Amino acid sequence: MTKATERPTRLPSMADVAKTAGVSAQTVSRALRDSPNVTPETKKRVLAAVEQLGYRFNNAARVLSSGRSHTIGLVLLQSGGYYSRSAVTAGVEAAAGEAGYAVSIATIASLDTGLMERSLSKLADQGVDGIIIAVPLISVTRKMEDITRDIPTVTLDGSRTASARSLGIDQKEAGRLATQHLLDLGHRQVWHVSGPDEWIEARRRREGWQECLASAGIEAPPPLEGDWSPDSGYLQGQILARIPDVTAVFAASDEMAFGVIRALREHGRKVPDDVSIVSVDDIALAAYCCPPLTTVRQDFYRSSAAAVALLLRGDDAGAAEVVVPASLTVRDSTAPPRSR
Amino acid sequence: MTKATERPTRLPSMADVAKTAGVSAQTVSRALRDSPNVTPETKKRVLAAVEQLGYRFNNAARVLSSGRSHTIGLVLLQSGGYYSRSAVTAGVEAAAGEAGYAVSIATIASLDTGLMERSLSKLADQGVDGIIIAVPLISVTRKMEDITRDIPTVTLDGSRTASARSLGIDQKEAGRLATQHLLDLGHRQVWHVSGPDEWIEARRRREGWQECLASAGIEAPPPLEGDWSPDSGYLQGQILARIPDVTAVFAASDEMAFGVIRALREHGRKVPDDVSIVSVDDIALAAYCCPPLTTVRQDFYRSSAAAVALLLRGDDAGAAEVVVPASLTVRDSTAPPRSR
DNA sequence: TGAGCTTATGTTATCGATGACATACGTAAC
DNA sequence: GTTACGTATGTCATCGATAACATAAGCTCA
Repeated sequence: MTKATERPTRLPSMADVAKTAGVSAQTVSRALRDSPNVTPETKKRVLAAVEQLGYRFNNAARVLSSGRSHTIGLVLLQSGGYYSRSAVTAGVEAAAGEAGYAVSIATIASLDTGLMERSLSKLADQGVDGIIIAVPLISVTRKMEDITRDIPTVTLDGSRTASARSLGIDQKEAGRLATQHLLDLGHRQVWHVSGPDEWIEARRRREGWQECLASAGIEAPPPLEGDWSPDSGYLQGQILARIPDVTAVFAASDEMAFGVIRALREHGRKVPDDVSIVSVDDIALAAYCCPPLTTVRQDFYRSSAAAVALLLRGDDAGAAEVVVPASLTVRDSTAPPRSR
Repeated sequence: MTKATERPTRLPSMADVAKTAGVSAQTVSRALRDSPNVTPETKKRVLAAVEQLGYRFNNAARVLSSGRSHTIGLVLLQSGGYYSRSAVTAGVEAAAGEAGYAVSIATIASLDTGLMERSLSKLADQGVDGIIIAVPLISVTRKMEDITRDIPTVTLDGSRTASARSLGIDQKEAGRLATQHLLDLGHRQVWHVSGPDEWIEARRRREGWQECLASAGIEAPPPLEGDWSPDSGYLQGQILARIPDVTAVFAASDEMAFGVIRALREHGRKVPDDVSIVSVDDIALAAYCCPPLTTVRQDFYRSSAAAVALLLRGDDAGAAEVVVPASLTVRDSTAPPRSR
């Protein structure tokens, strides 16, 4: 058992394969990359030699000479809903793998500009061919611009830089869908527990909520800000529970909704009898909340895969913005307001 | 905006920096790696040149010449609890980053030997210096042995190969803790909703449960098998709800516990009044279940970080097995059995 | 003062695959 | 029967950093 820090013993190289197969190294290279002009017979001999020697190509050498690493970097936030993080990782990895790309991740501990710069540098140093940023960029520094100019980048939550393209789920629509559902049920006012203001997603959902209320001629109440966690939902729920005329709440994430519901119940307000609640995400547990959550589903897996496609396709459409729709799943946490 | 698939334009190399700083490339290399014998003055000049040219070292070249990629591969399962996946990713990435290593992930869609082989190959091709396998190895093929012999490997859930070391949370202890807690409350029998049998973690938890019951002189009832999802918990809960003398259930994951509880409630069995339930994980939502879950906490983040340390430290202790303890968090889903 | 050592820096070969170009052979066309 | 071209393969330089070795100072101590 060797340790990961010591230099490995020498493995067979392409030259070794070439010698065994009785051809030149270049022919081996061509045969292995399915280059057109290689006799099937030669190719067979090469593959046999590869098999015999247990040859495995050297990625570093390939990268060095070809200039492409076939790796894309993914920037994630360590905190924040673990559901989305997990789905995004899976989606990116699947789509990238499909296209023959590997994924290298860089997690940042908090939404800090310095940390963000450092993880982008780290990915750039690794020589990734492209970057997917799945966290909001609070502010885009010169260094960040430099990197995203050199390396194709797609942002996954609506952040914008001069050179990155961006793609995301239509969060404003998500906010609108949730709010409209409550209004349709007959509620006259909808309160909102939002995500942290640094998150563009949170801002967009809030905008959707505001606009929806506005177009119904309702003045939006002040939003209550959480941090995506159930604990923060619980905290804000304790405030909402004390406001008698709250009959409908739009929570920006399922996890916060769990917290809000607990707080309401502890204050004797029943969901959905006294208060209706809609949230966003449709995590696996949403159906097992008490009551099961009405929520706006987000297909992170799909939007992440789409981000990879956008990155690799690389339309020269400049900083195009692509949007993936969201859809409402109605369960039992919403109902018409109690008739007065 | 370039696309990720085309060859990037030439960036400044070490030679360029050397010329600008008026030293040799080797000196630049030494200066950047904090080699001892470099004058502070020279180092300053080099760093200035680096800054001026916007130099960024070429990872591929470094890997090619040094033989080490400073990257570790992480194998994850796409399905399965997203909580653990997320925590493991974060833990591995943080610990690896700390040590100057990058993390490349390989997700497999299902527990299939072929897929497993392919993702190990993929990581090996990428030239990772070490591998962390966070999914159970159903069966270890020759090819898998070959790779784990060449590349230092740590398994994170108790799977064993001839050459990999392994590390994990003490799952048997987790099962025992959960079961003992229920017995201590006065329950005379504890039922079990287990994870899928292919998962070693699931097996260990079940063993802990069985042994705990056995040492209390109780014969274990047949375990009910779920797949970690809340839906599967719900399904098994519907069975448990129909068995009148069930008063205590040990669910192998929080998510399944959510499902079990819903099923029980739908059949009029109250938790914890009629049935107590303990599970494992302590996810963020555990405290917001109805009722809040008593659960065995697993510190995936910590154990993952420990796995990285083990990998990089590389004791020659052969296939050592290291274990991280689990701990019980008591909330409201457990109570003494209703006196009869 | 000069042998012997240490410290800072330069030189050269090397890692392994690949792109660009060169060559050898065959075949079709005039 | 020669020109022209296509196909299969080989040769060589190259990517950029580093290890190993070489050299040039500076310093110590007999």
